[in-house]
Amino acid sequence: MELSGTKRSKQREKIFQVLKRTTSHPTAEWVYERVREHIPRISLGTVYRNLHILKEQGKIRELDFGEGLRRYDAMVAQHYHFVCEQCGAVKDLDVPQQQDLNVRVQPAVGGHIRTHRLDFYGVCADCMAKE
Amino acid sequence: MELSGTKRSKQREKIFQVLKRTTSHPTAEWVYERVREHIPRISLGTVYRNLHILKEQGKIRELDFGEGLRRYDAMVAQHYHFVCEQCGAVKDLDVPQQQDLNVRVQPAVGGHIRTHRLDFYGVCADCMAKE
DNA sequence: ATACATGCAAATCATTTGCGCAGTC
DNA sequence: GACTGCGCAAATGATTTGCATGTAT
Repeated sequence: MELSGTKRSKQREKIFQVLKRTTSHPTAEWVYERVREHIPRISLGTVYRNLHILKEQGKIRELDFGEGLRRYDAMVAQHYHFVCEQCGAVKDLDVPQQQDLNVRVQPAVGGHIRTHRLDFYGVCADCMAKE
Repeated sequence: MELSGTKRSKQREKIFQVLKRTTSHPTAEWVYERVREHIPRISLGTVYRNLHILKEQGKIRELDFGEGLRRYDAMVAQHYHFVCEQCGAVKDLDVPQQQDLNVRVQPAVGGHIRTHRLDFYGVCADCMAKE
């Protein structure tokens, strides 16, 4: 099922496929390089355009860890992230959603809380092993 | 007490002062406009340079909510944020730190968790009232 | 006197966009 | 055929940087 006003294209499909097959939370540039192996004439602009469309369709998620660039994630289910401050790796956390946080914080906000975002920062196991 | 290798400048002091006197999590541009009222010839580059220095000194915090620009906050103590998805306002939350989260998530990471970041998204009280 | 900081302008970097042609429905 | 998507290149917007000069210590 496509959104009305949206046609399929092999570029968009490949981009989505690349994203689904990695757990590395890649940047647009990384996706571009990967897709280029299959569609050599694809442009970076097309990658950006399609990442935007896929996001609007709710098929992927856009992440921003304040590094000055965006990362993309085909894992759409709500989950938390761990960011290694040493190597920059981003890992999905298999930790249950703390929905009670929304409830607990509600009184301090006054408005309506729809969702929350929770990221952990530290040093990953690999980097700790290297020391 | 200044960091070694750092001299004082009225530009940096004013920038810090402006930041301390607001709770609006402003952008560099906003700080620039504000400081310009007192130091008309200051340049945006100087604002960026000093925001970076102040951040390094731990006197301010840099925030990124994925809007494609950065915000700054002179409130350095760890606290959570609420972002209104309607008007873009960012509010500090007076909610106790959930340090147990780090402990609870630790096993899922393997490495070391130093800190976490928790942002809530929804509609603020003001925007709800407007409807 | 010796750094460090500034203003200015040019450079950078990620991302977006206008355009004429191509692909999908 | 009408509309959406593409590749390309140019534009944008936030942030950074090189340089000659000014200022603090």
